[in-house]
Amino acid sequence: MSEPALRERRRRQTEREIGDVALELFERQGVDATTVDEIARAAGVSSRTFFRYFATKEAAALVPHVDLDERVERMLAELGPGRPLLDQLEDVWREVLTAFDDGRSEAGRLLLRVRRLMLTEPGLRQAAVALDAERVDELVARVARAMQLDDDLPARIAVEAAAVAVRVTLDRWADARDEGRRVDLLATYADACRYLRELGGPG
Amino acid sequence: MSEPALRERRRRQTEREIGDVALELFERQGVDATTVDEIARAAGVSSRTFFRYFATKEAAALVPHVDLDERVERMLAELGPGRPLLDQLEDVWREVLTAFDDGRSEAGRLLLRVRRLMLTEPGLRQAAVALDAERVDELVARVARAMQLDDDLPARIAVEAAAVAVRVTLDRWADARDEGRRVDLLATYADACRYLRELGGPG
DNA sequence: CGCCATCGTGGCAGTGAGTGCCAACACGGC
DNA sequence: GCCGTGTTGGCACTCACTGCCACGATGGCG
Repeated sequence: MSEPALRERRRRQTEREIGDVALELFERQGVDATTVDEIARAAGVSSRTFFRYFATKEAAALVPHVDLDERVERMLAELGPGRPLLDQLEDVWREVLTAFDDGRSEAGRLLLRVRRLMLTEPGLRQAAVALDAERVDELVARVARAMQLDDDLPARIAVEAAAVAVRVTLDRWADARDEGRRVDLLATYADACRYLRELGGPG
Repeated sequence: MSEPALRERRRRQTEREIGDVALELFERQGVDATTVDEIARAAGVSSRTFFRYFATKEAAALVPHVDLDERVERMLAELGPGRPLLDQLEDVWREVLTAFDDGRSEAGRLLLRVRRLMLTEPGLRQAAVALDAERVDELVARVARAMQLDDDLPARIAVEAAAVAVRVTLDRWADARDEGRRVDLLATYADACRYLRELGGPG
């Protein structure tokens, strides 16, 4: 320990600042037309420092997305072997999505901005997909460890399936709001989960 | 018409050549340690020409993967509304995977090399994931058009789910063969599909 | 308060991916 | 033979990203 909270707080603050500025600039002029130097300057740091906070240009705009994932990860602390894995994952996601729905929270508003940007920015979407894949891998490893599975195939399928439901839901959400339509995030998520479970039956 | 077959044939040949060389070099020295200039030179073209064939360095090594996808796409010509979508997708994939299994074909051997490389090369995996996402989007659009769906949510879920099963299967395959173990590609795929359909029940 | 270890930051130089532009050349039709 | 089209290579350029080093701020400690 002896980790001075000041440093940590400043670090988080700088990270937020860079992330906010990046998102703003990406929205205004597009990802390709925005240089790292521009973002860094607007955030009051050097471009060299930018890369100490984010590995890539796109990663800076994904801070709200990381927040979402971390929230889920924290809530998944109590993963029990009692109930089906998919049920537990969906419960957590349902709760988290509730908190992020529409303008209910600042985090939700930020997430919506990112997801809308992703609709027109392939590079950003790719970065988000890569991030998602990492999270899935981590989660699978964690589940396999916690449940002491000798074969992680079913766990991987379940986690990936849950991720698909969430991704599809968020895309719908962003797409609808992009056209001015209003959708119920949770209702859409419920639909996605239902279709997922109905795969065994009809099509 | 009037498309001189010679040009086309040459183009394909050059593409193969670059792809082969790229895969070879990536295997030998790693993706990061290999420059585009190196690949281009080894393939007998300029680096400027390289980028007329492939948008990124990683894309060059994914030629075998594109072959796989194109094969699937061709076989999906006869998509009918009669049977559940997932069933039809799985049928096609089962057939294609059979053709690519182990050393049964040159295409299969190449695919295995790529998938093994992906295990240790994050950049390559990311590129493959991005490619996969594009294919999924195309396929969803095609299905929605063919079946005249007003809501593509169930179709998207089905296509994404099918993609998950394949991806997981290929990863297992590469991972096992990487450790010298031998796995039955089709049996693994059958397992994955089964777990997918059992999501509604247990976990 | 002042000394010292540690860490974050900026500047700088360098690599290499990816792009626009133009001239040279090969093809295929006439 | 000539000409329109498509392909290639070279050049110059931008910019993402990295290693290195010196400087300044922070926080512990006497």
